[in-house]
Amino acid sequence: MATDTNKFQAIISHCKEYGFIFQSSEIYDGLSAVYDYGQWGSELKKNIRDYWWKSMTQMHENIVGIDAAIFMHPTTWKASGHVDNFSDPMIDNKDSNKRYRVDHLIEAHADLLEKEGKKAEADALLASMDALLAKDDLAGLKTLIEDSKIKCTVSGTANWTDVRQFNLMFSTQLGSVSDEASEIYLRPETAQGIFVNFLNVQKTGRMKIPFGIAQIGKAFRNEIVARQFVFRMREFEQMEMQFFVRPGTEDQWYEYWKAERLKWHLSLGIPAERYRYHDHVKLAHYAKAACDIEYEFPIGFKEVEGIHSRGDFDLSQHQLYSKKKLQYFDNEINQNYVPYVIETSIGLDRTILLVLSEAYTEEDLSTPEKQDSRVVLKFPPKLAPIKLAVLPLLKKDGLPEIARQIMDTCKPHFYCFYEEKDAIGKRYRRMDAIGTPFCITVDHQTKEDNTVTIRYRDSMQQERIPINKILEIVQKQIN
RNA sequence: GCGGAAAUAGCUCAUUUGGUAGAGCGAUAGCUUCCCAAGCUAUAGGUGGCGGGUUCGAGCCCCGUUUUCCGCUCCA
Repeated sequence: MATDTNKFQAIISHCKEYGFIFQSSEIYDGLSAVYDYGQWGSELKKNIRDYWWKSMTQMHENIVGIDAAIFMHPTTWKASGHVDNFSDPMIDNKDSNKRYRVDHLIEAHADLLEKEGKKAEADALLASMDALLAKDDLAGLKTLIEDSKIKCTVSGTANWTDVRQFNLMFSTQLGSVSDEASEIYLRPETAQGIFVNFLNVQKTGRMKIPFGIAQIGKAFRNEIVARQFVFRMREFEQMEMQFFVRPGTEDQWYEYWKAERLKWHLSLGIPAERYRYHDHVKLAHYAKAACDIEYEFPIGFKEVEGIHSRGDFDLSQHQLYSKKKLQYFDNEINQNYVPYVIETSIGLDRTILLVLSEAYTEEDLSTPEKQDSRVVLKFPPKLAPIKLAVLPLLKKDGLPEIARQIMDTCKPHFYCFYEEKDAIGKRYRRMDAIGTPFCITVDHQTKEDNTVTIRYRDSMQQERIPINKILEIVQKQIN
């Protein structure tokens, strides 16, 4: 796997130095795996978000968007399987690095004792375990494991970590009185907000299968290991679409969305060889088929987006737990059924890292006379935080006034940036560093014939254009 | 979570065995400048991640902690 650690480090530094991404709460030493988007990072994020949203909703007549709350009824997560799969105390063996569920480990040891004819000892052990589990006494559980001399079956040692409660979901209290009943979770995925609103949207939108519901929003996972910059964060943003189809047609729709989503990535102008599909062999509890779209980051091929065929798992589960019918009457076949679901789920933060990785370029511009280089972010113009910089060549002779007029004309249409400080070359380079695709320079000739030079970021070429063509030229490139 | 490495100015890094911190780039202000990091002048930025300890004295040694990166592990 080709990796380029130096490039990854350089991108992280660049992101901080030029106002894209900062570590959260940095003045307090930061918070692990939590990041803030700065002035240009937030623009970039918004542009990517908007591009996805538009391509999903506006461009598909049968897909609509929603914006569900982060807080959801606690039963949601019982139905989805999130509570049961992630609430058991675990312990790791330090030598084999194997992780065990504490109850499984102790029960296995009790079985062993029983086979050795020590039934009383085994029963006592299980009784102690149940008492400790009931009290959530994790330290007590570890002591129990150590006192019983329970060994790892792989390493054969009793070199254990502390017992820890693994729950990927963050919990908090709803209401000011904290008791068991009011505990709720921050959603670990946005998908459930779509499933619980399936009927609302289908009925009020008069949606006919096949149709989709899209959503963009924050999700929270208390990852054990969260690393690699914004690639894996504890608070992150997902862009998801659940596509509801007639049972029996799910395979063709799965293939359709697999292809369709890759097309979206390629529409950003990113070379196809940077992407690959990774089909899952081992499937999650809900999945019938699943694949990832992986992008070749500087740290290797990594998942950016998942396409999953979820069957009727989610809607059926919610139907079971809520006791509300979540079905669709299909006029074409005259049948009621729980629709099958194809999910496309892309990480917004990962997409930002993808776009940054693709855009980040160090160029050597040296000539025999002079050493020269630049760092340029070659964003697709439609994603660039700033679309146009307006630069008077000199800050005198009335040039700033003309530049200001151009600013006023363009500002309402796209993000513009005005700058008169420093030599023109330096200003160009500064714009390169934050990925501004176009620079307009006002010079003395402008006063005579109302033309300016437009300088292109990637080629560094310039051409002379009339002032009244600026809007048209830039807008053509960013749409 | 295990193991490894690291943390000094916005960035990249110095500070040779412990003696109260510097550079380049960048930034800000001004002068100059007719198209690619130019030049000149001035200015601002660090209780050396944080907390203890050893010492007459710690950026440097020791312990803890936080954060980051790498490998393994995990990843609905």
